[in-house]
Amino acid sequence: MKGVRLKGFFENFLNKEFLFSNKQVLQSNYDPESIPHRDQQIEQIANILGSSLLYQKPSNLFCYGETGTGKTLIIKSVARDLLATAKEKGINLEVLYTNCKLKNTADTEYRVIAELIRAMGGEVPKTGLPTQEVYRIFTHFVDSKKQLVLLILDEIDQLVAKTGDEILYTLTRMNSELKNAQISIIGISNNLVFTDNLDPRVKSSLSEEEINFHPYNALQLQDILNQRAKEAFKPEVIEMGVIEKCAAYAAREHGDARRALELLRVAGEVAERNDEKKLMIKHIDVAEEKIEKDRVLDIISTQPKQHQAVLYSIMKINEETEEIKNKGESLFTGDIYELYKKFCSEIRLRPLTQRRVSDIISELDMLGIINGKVVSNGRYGRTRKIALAIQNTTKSKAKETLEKSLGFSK
DNA sequence: GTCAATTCACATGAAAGAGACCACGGTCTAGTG
DNA sequence: CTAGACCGTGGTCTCTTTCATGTGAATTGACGA
Repeated sequence: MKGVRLKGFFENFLNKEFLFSNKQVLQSNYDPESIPHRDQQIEQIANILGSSLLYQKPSNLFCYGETGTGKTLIIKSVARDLLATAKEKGINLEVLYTNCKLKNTADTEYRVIAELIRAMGGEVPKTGLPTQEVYRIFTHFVDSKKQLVLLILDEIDQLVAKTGDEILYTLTRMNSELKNAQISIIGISNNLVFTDNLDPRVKSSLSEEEINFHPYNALQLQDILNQRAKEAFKPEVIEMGVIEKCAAYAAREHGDARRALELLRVAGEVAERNDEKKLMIKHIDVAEEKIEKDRVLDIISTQPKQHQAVLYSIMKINEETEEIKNKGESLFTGDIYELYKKFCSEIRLRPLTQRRVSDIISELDMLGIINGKVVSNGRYGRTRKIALAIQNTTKSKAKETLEKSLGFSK
């Protein structure tokens, strides 16, 4: 029985007329041939880094701009071209790329350096060595021959927020200790004001050159989407207005091209799954909802137990206040903590202190699951006002996920 | 009525502890020739 | 004699607690008109 059904399913799957010709093109790690509307930045970067072809240390470079404005893509692509040219000319150039946001890989001082060493082909234990020792190994590697090293630190703001700016200080200062080699640092940050709370010495040396990546506007997004869609989809499957709508959506979200491409891809998948012959505007709406839902559910299910318990308390209280239809009533840290403690005893979870729960709440806020705002109620204290930022369609599913993961028997 | 002081209910910071992970060097043990 | 097992020490890292300090406006109460 089952086998027959499955077989039919797969046959169906194969006979289906696919909308995509090459879905990869819409994936975020895809590297396009050309990058529209970024000529100026590319030229600037190429100019700055070009000096490495003369064996001169390029200035440290600092790129900033919102997510999805092409920072990483451009830096990587310029670096690759540079590397190719350097190889032709027989110049020792090493490009090391690290994304400082990757959990458990490069989000601390030790790990970033360890990661860089690995990128150069070294071996470092994940933990156990003193950080100084790792630095020593790193310098040894870098200084082993005459070369220029380009250090690309992506999402550098995340790193500094977590671990402070010592690593940058050490790295920028390292050149004076190197005999053979020279290193240049390329920092990439989403945060525009990130440099403000940096040690002034670090700040000045890190941003010898700065490049701003302004967001794409709707028209530019359309260009990008069109360019990619031409490769990704079969001809004539996209209805009029689809690209425009995708672009408009993303433009609203500070011109995030990654967002726009994802939207287009998911919309395509939705259409395909529905056996549609064409990608229509309505699919975009579905896709947007789906993306949001997946995002939220993904975040929720990967949170630690304690975070889930806190979130569950918030959802519960939110439900109750909504039932009473008392819109003036909002959620405050204290109430949540009380309920949270109650749940903890119910599911045999060791309750954390209010201090910690307060932090967890702000972490959830950062993730965009809830909206928190610190308000002062005068005589009645100062607290965080919290609202759930999950769409109603996702709520029940989210609650279900939480209950399952927390082990509520009901 | 006006003004500064008070007060609440947490927010926010800093430091330090617990416990997991790990490297390294030294010591012990059992197996080998 | 040697490879491997087994410590103890010292390191990183995450999550957490403890202690301390900060904070914005409603409230209070003294003051003067």
